[in-house]
Amino acid sequence: MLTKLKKPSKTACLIQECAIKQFAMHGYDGTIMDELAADTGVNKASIYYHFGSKQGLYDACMTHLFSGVADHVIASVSEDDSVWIQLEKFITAFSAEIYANPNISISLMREMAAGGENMPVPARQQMQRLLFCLKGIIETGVNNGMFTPVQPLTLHVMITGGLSLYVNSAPMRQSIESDTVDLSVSEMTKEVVKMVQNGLRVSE
Amino acid sequence: MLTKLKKPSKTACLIQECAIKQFAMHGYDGTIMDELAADTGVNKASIYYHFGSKQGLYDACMTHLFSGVADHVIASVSEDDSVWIQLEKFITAFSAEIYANPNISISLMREMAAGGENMPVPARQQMQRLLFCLKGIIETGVNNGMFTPVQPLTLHVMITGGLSLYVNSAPMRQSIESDTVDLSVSEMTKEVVKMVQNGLRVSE
Amino acid sequence: MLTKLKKPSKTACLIQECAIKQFAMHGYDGTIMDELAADTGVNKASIYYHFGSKQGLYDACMTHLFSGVADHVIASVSEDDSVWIQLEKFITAFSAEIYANPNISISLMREMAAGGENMPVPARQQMQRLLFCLKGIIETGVNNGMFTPVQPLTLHVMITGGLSLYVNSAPMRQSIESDTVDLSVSEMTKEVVKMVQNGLRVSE
Amino acid sequence: MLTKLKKPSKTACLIQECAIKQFAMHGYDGTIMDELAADTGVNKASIYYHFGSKQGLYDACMTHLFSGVADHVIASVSEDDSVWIQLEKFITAFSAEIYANPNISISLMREMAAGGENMPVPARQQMQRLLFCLKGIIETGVNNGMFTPVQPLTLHVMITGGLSLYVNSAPMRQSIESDTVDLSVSEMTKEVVKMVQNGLRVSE
DNA sequence: TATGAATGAGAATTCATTCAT
DNA sequence: GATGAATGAATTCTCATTCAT
Repeated sequence: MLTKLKKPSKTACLIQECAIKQFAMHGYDGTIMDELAADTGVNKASIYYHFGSKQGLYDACMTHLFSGVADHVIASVSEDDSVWIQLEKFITAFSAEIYANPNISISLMREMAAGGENMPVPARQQMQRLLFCLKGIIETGVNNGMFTPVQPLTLHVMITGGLSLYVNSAPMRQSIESDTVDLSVSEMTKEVVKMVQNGLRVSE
Repeated sequence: MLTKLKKPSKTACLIQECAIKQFAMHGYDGTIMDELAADTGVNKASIYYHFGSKQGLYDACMTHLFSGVADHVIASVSEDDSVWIQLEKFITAFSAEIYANPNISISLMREMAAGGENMPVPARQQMQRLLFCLKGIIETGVNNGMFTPVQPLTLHVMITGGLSLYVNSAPMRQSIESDTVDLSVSEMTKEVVKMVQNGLRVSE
Repeated sequence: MLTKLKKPSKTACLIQECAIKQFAMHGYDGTIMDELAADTGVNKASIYYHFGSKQGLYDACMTHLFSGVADHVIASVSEDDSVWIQLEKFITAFSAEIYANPNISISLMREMAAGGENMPVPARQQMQRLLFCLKGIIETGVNNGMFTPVQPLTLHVMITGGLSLYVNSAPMRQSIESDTVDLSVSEMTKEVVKMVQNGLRVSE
Repeated sequence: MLTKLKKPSKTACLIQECAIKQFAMHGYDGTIMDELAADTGVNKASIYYHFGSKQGLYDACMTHLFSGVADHVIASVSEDDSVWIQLEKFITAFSAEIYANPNISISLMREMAAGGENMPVPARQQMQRLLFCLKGIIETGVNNGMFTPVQPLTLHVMITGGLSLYVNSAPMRQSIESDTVDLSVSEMTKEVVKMVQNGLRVSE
């Protein structure tokens, strides 16, 4: 019944890997255990053996997904850097994460759209870690007089959501407007960095 | 079998209205026809009589939803205004739309997350209209030397997606951080307007 | 509720005509009132107005179909002819009927397969008229010493069923064995006549 | 999703057995999966687990049914016998099959009436085997100068269809004419054998 | 007569979950 | 740990029939 917290077996890893893709592709309701089993190449009952239930599997997937992002982004932000650099690194690291694994941004957006309907608490806590990191940067910058005061939440949503949107909307945009050349992710990231830094500049 | 294109009957309207809510709340897969029928107060077979299938109903809902937004936003942008004002009106009108009807932003984000998996072509075309409107504003501004050149798509995604995210993430944010006062939508809108205008300012 | 026995209106005729085809093509259970209405080009409720129910419509169709056959076959058999000729005319006339309107043989076979599950009494009576006609021929022939005694039923089933089978099985046979040239119906009829007459010959 | 081709499990056999009866009794459209499940005593979902769909189940049933007939009839025809005996054995064996299992003849007639609308290809191939067997007998007989040339198809349809008709039409005939004594199947078979042999006799 | 709009009672199919082996 | 075989509870969709106009 409970999600195992022990070192996950090879099979469990395989299942989780596939499940992450399926949940990103079809959402929680749209993901079908039979298809997942077939896709993974394991018996359906094995999934239940390892994860207890569909929700248990989803929890494990989301927590795994978001703890990875939080770990990497937070690790990339060094307190020795200036707040401007910290901000840039935060954005760049997050961007790199979702670019390397689009399942993250897709799942993030799904959960945001669903109001976190299926979001497990541990996964939510990982997002919170990210937010606190950004909050720290902002507060330091504001206290130093380098940033104009701004809601950390506003920025957080604009950065994580905005970049996620950009990555996810690529297929849709291409089907809407094929003549316009799309920005590369690194260009997009730079634009976001620039925009955020502009927004934080103290106007005098 | 075919979705009616005639003037929709009273019952059809009622069904569509409820369905828009349900689809926004639970997504395509999470919406249950029985519940929808019960919620609407009509017989389940009536839904099929009017819309043919679940997908047919979804198509009608999304098209209705997005054509409303496109109509209102485009109508609010007057060619007599300066490009700065046009931009502000575009953002404000879109913001007003999704604030008045959060189903729009939720559905928009769901579809963006799903890569348009269930998105019907006519609904997609409505989004295209919005994009073209913004594109026109940008191009005019750039040609006048008032805007720094920028990808219309970047802006479009940041505005529509960013605002949608902000509106939709409210419940999630509140569960993460209850001590921080949330921005009102009008404040958020102003911030977005400011940020976008800053981003478009010709530097030096 | 009751099948109208008055002169059928133009619409009623149109419906019946289409229904006969549909019932032959898909059987009673396989025929769908919506499709029939669409096929006929009338409103579904009209069918109910004219025929009361699906079963009522089926009854009307079958009775119409089989009374036509019985009328024509019986009319073609003249008491002035020899029993050999009467037999030939019986077979030829029946053959001509089902060749001109394959719906007859198809419906006949369906009902025989279904054990008359949906067969209305009036339609059954029409088949009885045919049987009595054949019975008369046989009895006369036997009494005259021209026919060897034989069960009328055996012959009846072999003639009506056999010819129906031949006509109906054409598409199936062609998909099984495309290289063999199929007999024309008139040839088939002649073979049946010959076979039946051989079978009735008094052996000495 | 795919019909299993492995050795069928006990449950699968049970389902198939019941389904064969139901399909014969009510036809494809008239057979209801709920009733079948109740009749078999298994869960409805089990039927789908084993056969994928109603059509899949039907395919399996028809193929099983007709391969049995073809096997037995073909096995009964020995090349050592004279063509007259071969012919008699063919007819007698087929007759014995459909007498022992009336579902065969009912299903055969239903499919002939429906023009093979639901008939799966493998089942059709079994009928083809029977036809080829008869064809071989005829050709040998004709080549030996013992049979008058005749279309194998004509005979095939008259024998299989004729006997099926006779067996199936019993209930109908009895309701039409209760006073006439019905032929026993063995008598009917003999009559058919005699008739066919008469028809094939070389007239000089 | 004719028709668009219902609707109740199904009927096919799906799916998360369990269980014996 | 792994798997084939269940199964109950949905869930989508269908269809004969009715009814107000």
